[in-house]
Amino acid sequence: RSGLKTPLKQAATSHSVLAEIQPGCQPLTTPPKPKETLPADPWTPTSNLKMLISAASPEIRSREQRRELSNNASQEHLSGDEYEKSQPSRKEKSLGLLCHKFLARYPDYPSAAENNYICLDEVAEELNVERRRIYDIVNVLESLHMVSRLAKNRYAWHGRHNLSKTLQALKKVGEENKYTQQIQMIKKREYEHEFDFDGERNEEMARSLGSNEHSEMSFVELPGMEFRAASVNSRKDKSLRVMSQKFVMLFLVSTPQIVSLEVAAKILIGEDQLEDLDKSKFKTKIRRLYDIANVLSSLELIKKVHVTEERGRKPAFKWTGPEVLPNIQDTKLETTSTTCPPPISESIPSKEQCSKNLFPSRGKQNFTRHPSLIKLVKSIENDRRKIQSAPTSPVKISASTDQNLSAFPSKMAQVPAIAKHQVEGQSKKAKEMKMKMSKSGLECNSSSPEAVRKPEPPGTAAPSQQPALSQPLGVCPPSHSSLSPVILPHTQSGVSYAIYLHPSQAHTVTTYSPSFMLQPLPRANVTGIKSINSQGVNKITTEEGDNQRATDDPTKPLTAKERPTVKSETSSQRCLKRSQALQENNLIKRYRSDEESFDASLTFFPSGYLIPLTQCTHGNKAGFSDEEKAGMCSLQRTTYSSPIAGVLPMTAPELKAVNIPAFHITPLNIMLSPTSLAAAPVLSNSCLNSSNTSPAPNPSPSVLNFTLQHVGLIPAGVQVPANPVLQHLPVPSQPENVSRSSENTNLQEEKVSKNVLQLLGCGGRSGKCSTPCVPKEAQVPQTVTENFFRTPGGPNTVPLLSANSDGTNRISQGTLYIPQRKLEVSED
DNA sequence: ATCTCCCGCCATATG
DNA sequence: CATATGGCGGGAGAT
Repeated sequence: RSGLKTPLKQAATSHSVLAEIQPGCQPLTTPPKPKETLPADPWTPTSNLKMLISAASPEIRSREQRRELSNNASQEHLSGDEYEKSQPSRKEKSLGLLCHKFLARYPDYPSAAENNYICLDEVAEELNVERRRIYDIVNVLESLHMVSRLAKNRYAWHGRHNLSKTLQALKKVGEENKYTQQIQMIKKREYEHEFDFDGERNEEMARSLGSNEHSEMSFVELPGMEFRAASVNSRKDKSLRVMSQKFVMLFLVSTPQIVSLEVAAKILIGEDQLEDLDKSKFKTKIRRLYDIANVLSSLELIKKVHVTEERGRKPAFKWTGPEVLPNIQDTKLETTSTTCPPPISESIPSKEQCSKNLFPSRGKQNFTRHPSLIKLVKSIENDRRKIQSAPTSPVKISASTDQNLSAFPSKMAQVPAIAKHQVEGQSKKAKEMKMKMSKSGLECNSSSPEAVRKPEPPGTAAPSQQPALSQPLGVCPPSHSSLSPVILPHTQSGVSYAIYLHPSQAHTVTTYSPSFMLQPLPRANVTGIKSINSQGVNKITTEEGDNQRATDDPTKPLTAKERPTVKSETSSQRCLKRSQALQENNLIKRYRSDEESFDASLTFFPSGYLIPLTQCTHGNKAGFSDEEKAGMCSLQRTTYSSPIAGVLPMTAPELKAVNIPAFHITPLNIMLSPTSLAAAPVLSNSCLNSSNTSPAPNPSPSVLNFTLQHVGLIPAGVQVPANPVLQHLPVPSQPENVSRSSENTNLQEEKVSKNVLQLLGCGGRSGKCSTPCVPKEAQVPQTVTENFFRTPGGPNTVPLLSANSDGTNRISQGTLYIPQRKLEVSED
């Protein structure tokens, strides 16, 4: 871009702004249209409320407005005004405000009858803004299916009728894309940087980012509203729209539904092109996110908050929209129908759907596509485009589609056909297989994250059958899936794994790691994994850092670093017992995907020993059932402790009961010592395959694997054999509270902090687990705990198992740490 | 200085 | 070809 811009602008509209809120929205234009029509209320009480609310948060705004008004008045008096042309301060021109005005024109729930058409020209004129701005708003609304384009300058207003479905769909897709894990990874990465051990972390980062395999999905459509005008379709997926959807997904899959811009930007960037951490790109992404956030804020779906971490305070947004239901129906639907959409879920236009279905390509069931392919394609496209010339226009493929498991058809439009096909094919196959298998019984797969998930009965044929889990990636061969008979929700699962670090390194590590992540370590020495609880945020008593020793939990103070060697074993051991079952589980999987090409992924996965941590979450708040706890290990803290983890072998019903809402894995670092390799128990390749022949005596392993895989800790294909040796200890972590938030009424600040645990020691101790996740609605505080395991045998060290890219496995010993971190969320 | 994010150039898509 | 869309990033207002 050469500098072309001319700074002209200026006064122009001068005051229009005034109109703003109160005056009703559309003062200016002559032909006032009756638009608002009935239900709507341009200025009805509702709208006022909206305004108020919105205004409230940004008090500033309102204040300013007032000021403005007065100013204006004065201005007028003054008559001159040239002074300030710019009365309308920048704020008044904000997209958020504009969006409010826009929204005020239409009813939230328009009746079918009405003609809710939107004419961009008119709107722009009435609101007195450039068209460009209207596009910004409309594009976001489109992403939520609140409007749909009819034709050239025309859009249809749907209001919030489709909102819940859309959110469900988005949540699902988000889960499929493992956004939760991606978030964790990013956070972890950040964390690492902080104290990082020297080096070249950048590269690593880049890699890791890039490696996300997840693909990127294109615009998510709802069944009913696919495309209206032929013309409309074409540009369907482009960034703002898609970005908006992804952004929303992040909220929907995050446990504390708070997403920082930084994280969001990284994820969104990462998806597209690998790396390119480019700063400018990042900045641009942030800009766009602000635009989107402003619109979403106007819709009252999110609100701005700040998260304070060690590093400082960062802008973030908190979801304030409706809680998205897991939607059972959906799940069912998925498995079942392919043809026409089930009557149920769709309230909307079935007709269209059907029609669509008519030519269901059948193909992709989900959005799965091979991520790598997609990425490649995209990046290529981008490059091309950027470079100059001809933009290739991607072909869109029509087909596909629909049949997705999920009720809504999604299509990936942009990907070049070829890629798409390939992808589809791959994924499809895989999926089909899975599906078939899964059909038998698991419904668990999809979405329902929270309480709902059901595991498969372990005993059953499970092994192979995994439902298509969320893993959308075509990549994973079914086989791997088989591993986990149990279904884990990727989304929030709470299992934790621990990784041990080598003592030496431990120091460094202390701090906290946000959710789990893997570090790709260049060096192999130690390994550590840690898991933390799912919620992203926890509050911890401890303080930051590094020194904390006792900080941890009340229950058990661990000194972490310091004493790696010892530690209370007792408890741990107990745990072990229970955990024994678990032990079996550890598996590592190797990634096998087609994609090997992506080493990155490989690189990612560091090898490590994985230990399942406990996790338990209770549906209800923090509390776990005592019973469980009791049963498990008695840890000190009752509350959090129930380590189910070891216990994983729960049956489906149990799971449900338990609620494993959140699983998080937080691996810390893993380092392996080469030497250790020998010792390692080996994983045989055989494992890779559907290793679990056994019916899953213990689900736990499978669960573990599954989880790990999903999380990305381990490559698919690799399993971790249960190691008898291992023990894990539940360590209690501190509970934290999450916000319970009341949203509207008062703002509260929520703080969350995480604590870190440090563990070392040998004997087994383990952590605890915990975190119940609570649905927002519940408003219960949540607690999180962290766990870690130790091996019994060695004093500080634990054997690690790792799979390397080469496929070798190694084991090393190390100690585990759990860092703590603290987070606060404050509202403005 | 940093956080927000408006503005509008200009590449693209659509008709 | 004229427009309609909308990516993008400079740079300025708000803090």
